[in-house]
Amino acid sequence: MTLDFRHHPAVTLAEVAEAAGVGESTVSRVLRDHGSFSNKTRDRVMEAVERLGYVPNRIAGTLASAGSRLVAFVIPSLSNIVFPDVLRGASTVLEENQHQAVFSVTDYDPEREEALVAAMLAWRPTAVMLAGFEHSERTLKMLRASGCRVVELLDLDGTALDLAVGYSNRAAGRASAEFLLKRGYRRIGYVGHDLDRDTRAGKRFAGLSEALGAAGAPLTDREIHAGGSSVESGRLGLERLLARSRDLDAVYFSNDDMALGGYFHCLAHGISVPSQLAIFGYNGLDIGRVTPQPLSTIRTPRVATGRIAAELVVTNAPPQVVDLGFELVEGATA
Amino acid sequence: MTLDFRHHPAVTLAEVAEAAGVGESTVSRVLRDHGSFSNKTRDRVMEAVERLGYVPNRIAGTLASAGSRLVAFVIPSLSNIVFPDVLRGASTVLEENQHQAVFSVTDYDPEREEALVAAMLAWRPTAVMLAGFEHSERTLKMLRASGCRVVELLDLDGTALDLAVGYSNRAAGRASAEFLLKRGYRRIGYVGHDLDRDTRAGKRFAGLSEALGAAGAPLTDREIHAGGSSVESGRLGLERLLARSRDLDAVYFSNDDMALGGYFHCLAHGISVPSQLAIFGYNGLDIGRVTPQPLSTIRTPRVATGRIAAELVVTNAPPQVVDLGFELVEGATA
DNA sequence: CCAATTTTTGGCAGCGCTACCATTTTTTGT
DNA sequence: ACAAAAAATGGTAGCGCTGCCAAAAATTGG
Repeated sequence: MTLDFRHHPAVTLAEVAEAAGVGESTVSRVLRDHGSFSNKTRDRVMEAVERLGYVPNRIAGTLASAGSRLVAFVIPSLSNIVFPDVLRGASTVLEENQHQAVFSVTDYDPEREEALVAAMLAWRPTAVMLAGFEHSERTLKMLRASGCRVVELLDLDGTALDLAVGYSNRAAGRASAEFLLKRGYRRIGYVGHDLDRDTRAGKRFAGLSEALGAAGAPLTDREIHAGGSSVESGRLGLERLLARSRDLDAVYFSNDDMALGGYFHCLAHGISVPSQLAIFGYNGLDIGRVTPQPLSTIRTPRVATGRIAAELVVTNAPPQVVDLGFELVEGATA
Repeated sequence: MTLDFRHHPAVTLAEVAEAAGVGESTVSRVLRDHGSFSNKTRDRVMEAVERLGYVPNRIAGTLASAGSRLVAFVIPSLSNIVFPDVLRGASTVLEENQHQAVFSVTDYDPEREEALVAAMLAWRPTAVMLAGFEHSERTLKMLRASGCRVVELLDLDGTALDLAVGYSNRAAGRASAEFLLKRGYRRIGYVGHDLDRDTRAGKRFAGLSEALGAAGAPLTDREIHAGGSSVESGRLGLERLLARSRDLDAVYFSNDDMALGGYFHCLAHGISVPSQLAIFGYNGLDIGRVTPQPLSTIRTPRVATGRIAAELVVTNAPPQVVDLGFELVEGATA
């Protein structure tokens, strides 16, 4: 019960050429506006294209020439707003430059990443965009052998294969620690999600712990939620953490979602923020600017990351690492 | 300054055949596990594949056979969480079935939609997924002529081209109105974003107004933000609305983002919810369950929409409309 | 007006693969 | 051991397009 019976096989360039009474290469030249042809010919061709409803077949076009103009994104998640933001930044640039975005989601699993990179490479993309620097040996080997551009996103703490665009998570962790210390907090806790899978969150945690340790105020306690990040696990995580360590004066969350959960817990339980407990997040989501007290956090250039990455790819820029930095937002919760 | 000098042109199937000492068709059969071949041959082929680092070229494969196994998403936005959610639901199913997702973003602009659909069709996708039923004449014509499956998502109020998966926005608007009326609210306001562009939000608004009108408690006032939806414009919108109409007892927001903004405005200004002002949203975001008072809203099956849509496509189901319904969440804000 | 350009045009190989068919090899049954 | 059936394998014609080259048509200059 397919619908195929409704349809003629798609119109081909040869049929357009026939209908317009010109050669195939002429049609091809007109459609790509490449090479020379008379106005009269162009009109005839365009008329036939219009009349037959011709849509060029890029599969064939790509095979015959070079460059698929496909950009593959292999991202860990779509729940974490970071990645839709990156896609958003990239997609504008890609569309302006007649590229298409293909994506798949690894769910933070390196094995899936490997399989998905292989599947993506089968499309001979112009570039593959990945999150971070941690990839399996085989993934790296495939990417190197593929000949397509590779962009590693959202991280700077590691060695880039080709292009990298992002900011240092480790430095962000340190900056957060220094801010909290400067404000006088000394008993600092951590509420986060799965650190091993989300290696960037892991690096922030490392930066935080390191800076706190160096200042003689090591992390007091931590509560780690096994799954992904969410507002709910932030709230729950804080509740559990406080049940164990009542005398914390600040909590660093693995990101703003988690931090908002923590903030809501405080609102609901009459814990005064920041006087009783300070809250600090990461990402600088818009929502954090509109909460009754603006969230103290680090704003990351997620959309810009996608945009710059796409720009480097479409301009075929030489290998380089672009540090987009981050901005500490003082907010009112810490 | 490209990197091309690093690379041999990619390994081809012919080279693998040569290296394994078998024919091309044999390699093809082994790799696709289709047709028959001896174990010895399979091992020889796989060894050569491994050794040469061969990655099949799907561009060529698709051209030679049929079915790109590409599914194109032409979505209005990535900022509105609805669409990442749909993509998330679909991508799991697609990956399990060896399909790839391609997407582009229209920014709610029908002309861009038209151009992007054309660009997508050039890849001869298995299916094109679109938001809603409102498309330009030319878009519809192209889709009909393309011969690929078309899935219209997240709406039910209109005529489907082929497949449709979603829920009735109009009914959701009505249900919200009925709930608010049942709770005794009579002076109801609306805060929303651009209704003309987001036609689904427009249909919810229509359903709401209609039901309120029918019950003899027509909408009291409304405040429309010209751009997209956001927490911030929700907050601002409510502030403006209240400045004009002080005696509202409930406000319906075009979605949960907007509603959260409104809720935060109330929290920040000591407006007691719901006794002084009730707040009602749409979408049923997770965050709304964790706010100090759970948000009253309508939970929509966004991820399921993506999942079901993908399932219909990979199983090549006959044309049909799937109503996934929605669920009214009473919450504590209305 | 004619030769020397320049512009416009068409033919066709080939991109890397799969589908189809023919052929060879192996297995089976008697 | 031999014919018949089954399994395994290879050759090759496209899929629809682009790139290259040669040919034809239009333009230019003296």
